[in-house]
Amino acid sequence: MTPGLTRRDACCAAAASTAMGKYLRVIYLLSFQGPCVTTSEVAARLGVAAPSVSAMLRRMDAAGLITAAGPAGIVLSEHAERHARDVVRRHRLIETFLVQSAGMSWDEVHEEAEALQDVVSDRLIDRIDTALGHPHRDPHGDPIPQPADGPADGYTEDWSPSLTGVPVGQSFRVDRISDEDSTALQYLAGLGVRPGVMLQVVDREPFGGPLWVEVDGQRRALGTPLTQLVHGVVNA
Amino acid sequence: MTPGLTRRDACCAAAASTAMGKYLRVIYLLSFQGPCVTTSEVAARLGVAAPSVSAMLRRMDAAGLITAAGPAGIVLSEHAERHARDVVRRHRLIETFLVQSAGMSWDEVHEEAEALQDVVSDRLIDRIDTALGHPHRDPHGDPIPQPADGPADGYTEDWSPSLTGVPVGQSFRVDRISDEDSTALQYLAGLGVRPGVMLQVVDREPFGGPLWVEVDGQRRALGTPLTQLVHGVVNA
DNA sequence: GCTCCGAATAAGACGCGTCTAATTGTGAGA
DNA sequence: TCTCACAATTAGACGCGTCTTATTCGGAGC
Repeated sequence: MTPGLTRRDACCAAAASTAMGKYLRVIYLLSFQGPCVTTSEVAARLGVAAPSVSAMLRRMDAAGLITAAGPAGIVLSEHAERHARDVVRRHRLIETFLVQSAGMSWDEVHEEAEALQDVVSDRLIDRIDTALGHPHRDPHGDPIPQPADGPADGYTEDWSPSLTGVPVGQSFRVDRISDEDSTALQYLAGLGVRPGVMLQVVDREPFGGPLWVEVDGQRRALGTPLTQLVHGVVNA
Repeated sequence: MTPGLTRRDACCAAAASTAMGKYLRVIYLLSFQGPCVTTSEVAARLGVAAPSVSAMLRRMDAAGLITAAGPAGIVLSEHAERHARDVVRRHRLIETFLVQSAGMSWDEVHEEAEALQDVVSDRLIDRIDTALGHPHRDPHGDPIPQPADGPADGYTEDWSPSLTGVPVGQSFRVDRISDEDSTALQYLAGLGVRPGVMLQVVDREPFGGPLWVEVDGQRRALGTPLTQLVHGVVNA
C-alpha cells in the first residue's frame, strides 16, 4: 500500500490520472448547466481539441466511468460522479486555502487549483479542511461538497439567478461568481464586484447594451457576458 | 505569454516537465554528497529503473542541462544548476508552508512537496514566501535558497556533522535531519528527535551497536542508519 | 592476459495524452 | 429529397516517461 504514494483512494486507479481528474470535474460541472454535455463543450472548457476528448471518453468508458454517451450527451456513471465530486471538493478547498493562508487573491487561484487538484494527497486535503474549519464556500462563493464517506450534506450545484435579468431599481447581493474565465474575474475584482457584495441596478441600456450598476458608490457598466457570470439574490 | 499558463519561467521549456524537475533536484542534491553522481544513485533515489535515468539523461543532454556525463559522473550545466536550485527552493518553501499553514507535521510533508514542487506557479511560491516572512530554513532544517534573480545569499548545502561520530558525554544540538527516508523521519519524530532539539550522547555500544542518547529525559537507542540522518553541532 | 562482475546503455515496447487531417454521422433548410 | 454545415469520431502520428531484456563497457582479481 505504501500510504503517501497512493495519492488517490486507490479504489479505482483509473480515475487517478491528472488529466482524467480535469475531465471529470469539467463534465460534472457542465452537467448542471444544460440538458446534455457535448464533446465540444468539454473541449472548449479544457482548451483541447475535440478528438482529444473523444479519446479520453473512450478511456473513461473502458474504466466504467461513462454510461452511454449517446444523444443524451456525456453521462457519468454514479461511481464517476463520486470521483468528480471529490475533485470539485479538492479544487475548492485548495482555492480557499490559497486565499486564506497564502495571501493570493480570489481572482487568481482558479488556475492554480486546477494544477494542484490532481496531485495533492487526501491527507493534505484533510489537513486543509481542518485548518480552515470545514468551510462550506470557496472564495468565489461556490459550495464545497463534503467527502463521500461523510454524512449527507446540503450540497447542490444549483445556481442562484444571474445578474443579467435583474430589473432596474433592484438591489442585488452577489453570492457567487463563475470562475471559469480568469480575465473576466480579474476585471470584476477590479470593479469591486465580488461574492458578498451588495449592488444596485440603476439602468439598463436596450438592444443588449450594458447594465449599469452601482457598487461601492461607483457607477459601472457591465456587458451581458459579464452579468451572466455574476449570480446572487435580489433584495436580500 | 498568458501569465498563469506559464508555470515555469519559460526561459527554457525543457526544464519545465514535472519529471525533469525531480531529476534536477535529486542530481543537484546528490552532487553535494559525494565525489560524483552516478546513474544508479539517481535511480535509487527516484525509485525508477536505471535505464529510465539513462533515457532522461539523454533528454537533459539534448536540452543542454548536462556537461559531459563521463567518469566524473553526472554534472549539471550552470544553467541546469539554477533550475535545480529553484526546484529545491520551491520544494522547501512548500514543506514549510504545509507545516505552518496546513497543520501537517514535519515528517509527512516531504512526499507532498515532491508532488507539488513541479506544478505550483512562481506566483504562488512568491505569495508563500511573503506569507511566511521569507524563511531561511524548512521544517527539517534544510536551507531555503533565494531566487536566482535576488541578491547573493549565504545559501550552501553543506551539512553540519552527523550524530554518528559524536563522542559519549557530549551534548548535541540537532539542526538538520535528512528527509529522504520518510519512515525513518516518522520514527525519529516519534522519539522527539527533531531540528532544534538538544540531546546528550550517553553511551555507545561497540561493533556498530546502537548509540544511546537522552532526549526529553528519555534514553533512546539509535542505530547507525538513523544517526547518519541526524546532523547538528556538538556542545552548542 | 583473461575472466568475471557490476554499472551503464541500447533496443524495443507500452500507456498516456495530445495533435492534425480525413471521414462519418446528423441535423435544418431549400 | 438533397444539400450544406456542423458535430463527432476514426486514423495515424508524436513526445514523454516508464519498463524489461539484452548488450556493452570498465575495472579488480586471478
